[in-house]
Amino acid sequence: MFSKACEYGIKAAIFIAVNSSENNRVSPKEISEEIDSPQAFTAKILQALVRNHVIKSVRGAHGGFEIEKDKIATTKLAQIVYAIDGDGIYKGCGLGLHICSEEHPCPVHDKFKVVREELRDMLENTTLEQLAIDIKVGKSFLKI
Amino acid sequence: MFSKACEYGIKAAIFIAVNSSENNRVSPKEISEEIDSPQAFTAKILQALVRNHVIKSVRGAHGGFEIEKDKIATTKLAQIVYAIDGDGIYKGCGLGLHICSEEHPCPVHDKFKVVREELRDMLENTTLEQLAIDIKVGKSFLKI
DNA sequence: TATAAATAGGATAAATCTATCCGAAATAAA
DNA sequence: TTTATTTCGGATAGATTTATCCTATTTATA
Repeated sequence: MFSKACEYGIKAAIFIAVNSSENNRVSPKEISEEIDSPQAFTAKILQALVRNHVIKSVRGAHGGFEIEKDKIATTKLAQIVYAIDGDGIYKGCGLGLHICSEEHPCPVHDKFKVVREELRDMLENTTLEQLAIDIKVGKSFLKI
Repeated sequence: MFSKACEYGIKAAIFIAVNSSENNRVSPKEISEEIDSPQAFTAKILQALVRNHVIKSVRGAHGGFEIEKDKIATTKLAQIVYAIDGDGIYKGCGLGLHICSEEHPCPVHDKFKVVREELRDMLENTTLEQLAIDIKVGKSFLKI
């Protein structure tokens, strides 16, 4: 469904959110250990999230990654996915037609629409805060 | 969502179904022209569908690909997807955790479940026949 | 039986995604 | 101002997916 990069990006963002809510900056090393991902590759993905203003980076000694506290509650999963995988998961035809619309639908157009709306809804209505809270209280997990 | 191979496989199967319902065998060349896909690559995918008994091939002169008529109504989209992409689209964790269950859920486990169930339902309840009919009457399209 | 027409399948190439490495740039603190 | 720490970014390697090519095998029919 999502690319590996996107999976890492989502998990990293959640981990950063958990830590930022406790005023704690984290490094790519910590992140990749906690989410069980390759460090250098994860660092690239973090850079994409920084460029897209999902997270903030602080260079130099005592630097690291963080999310501004008030952003944790307003950042949607959709923004993370978009920053890494683009919007192909919503838009674009399920069977790869260049044009796929109500007037010129692919064979699964209507049936697919339902699934995609469901996915879009989910991504646009899930905040980092919700996900971070579950991690904090041990209700969900970032690895294994 | 689906791999390119799976997109081609689905469209090819629909095209074969349309033709088989009119007692017409088709070649990889015709197929790839009608669904706008690379011919040799499409041929490989057809072989996978043959191995998985989704379609039938007839070798030699006057050969080609076909689907037994009574199979058109009973073949589900799910069988095609499974033959090409496997079952990763249902099973497996949305964030790539090795273990992701009710007891040890990833952060999006519950939310993702809904989307995946919707997708699984769709694939398991959509038959080749339904899709082929829409193509026949010009209600949906296999290319552009 | 020879020939032409098809699918089957192996080898290989091209493109994309995943992953690693290393030096440059920035920053805090000694 | 120097040093240690840390992100940034380019180069490159490895793996997987997508795509092509060529030959073998099968089969109808002349």
